[in-house]
Amino acid sequence: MSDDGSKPDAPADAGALFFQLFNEIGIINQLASTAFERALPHGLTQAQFTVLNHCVRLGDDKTPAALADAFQVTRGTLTSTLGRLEAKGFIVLTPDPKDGRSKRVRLTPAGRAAREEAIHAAAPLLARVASAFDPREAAELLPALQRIRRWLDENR
Amino acid sequence: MSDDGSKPDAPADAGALFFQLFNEIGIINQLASTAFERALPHGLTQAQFTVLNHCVRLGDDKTPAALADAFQVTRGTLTSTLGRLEAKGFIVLTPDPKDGRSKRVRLTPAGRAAREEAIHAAAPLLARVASAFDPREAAELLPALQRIRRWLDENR
DNA sequence: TGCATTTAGTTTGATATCGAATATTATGGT
DNA sequence: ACCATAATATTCGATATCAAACTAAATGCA
Repeated sequence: MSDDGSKPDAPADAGALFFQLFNEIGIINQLASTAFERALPHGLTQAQFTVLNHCVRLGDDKTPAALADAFQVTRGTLTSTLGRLEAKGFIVLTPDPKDGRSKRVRLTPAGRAAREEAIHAAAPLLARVASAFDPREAAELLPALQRIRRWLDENR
Repeated sequence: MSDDGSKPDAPADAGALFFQLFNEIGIINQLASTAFERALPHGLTQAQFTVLNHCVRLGDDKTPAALADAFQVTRGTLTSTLGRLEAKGFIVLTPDPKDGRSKRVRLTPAGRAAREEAIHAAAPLLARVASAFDPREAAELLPALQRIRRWLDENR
């Protein structure tokens, strides 16, 4: 939860500025992911879509640990999401033959299809956003956000 | 959950750009709020802190509905958070004398103190972030993010 | 070889969140 | 005055998430 109160009472020191920045980011994330999830088919959540999308874009056959690292969530969180995707028939989890502790995540054809559907279902939403803003502005935002993300990731 | 995969395979159309933008925002939010929460005292969560902070900055005696609107969460979500804050003795919920359906949220002295503590506990964290980035850059980011947030809020 | 350490994955308990359903109270139009 | 409608708050079930405790398997060093 974040507060949209526009007047921070704190002095305009740098800490307060970043607090406000993370505040805005929190609200945007909440609004955007709720809207996104409402558009997704098969009761897919954003977390579930992210797994499917990652497998299509960067290849499957990854371990849960590698995925948890890629998404920056705990392994427990991923265990839960993978379980739901498996129950929906969108992925298969097989034991890793090389390492008895490990598993491999693989997309099923249904999973691949669901990801396609999801992309199509979300496209109008993204198009509406894109038409409301200058893409150049978004493109300028990106590098700064990436730097912040990288820093947070390295310093956690 | 968001994916940090740096190479979107989608063509560089505007939709994909915004998708990537929301992706970065999602990760930043996750990393930042987890770090923030770890610093908070009294087992305060970010949601709980946000309520206390709002009451201090913009005054208490608000209704739960008004707070839910301010934070852009459902009323059910707020009911839950207010319950926990009340259990901790940080707020009091009193029936609104004017409207039998409504309630009023008021800070207790302990709640006010906890908010102060939280601010102090989080300050070093924010200072570290602030020292790692150019505040001017953050200040430039803010207006664009605010526009996006406002649009998402108005178009949900 | 053997035991201590590390790593992979799971489980549990707590919290936040949504959407939908519900109960209670106000309000408005007839 | 009455009833349909709207608004306030709560409850419920599902999901995501974290931290911490736990199991099982691999690794390494002595």
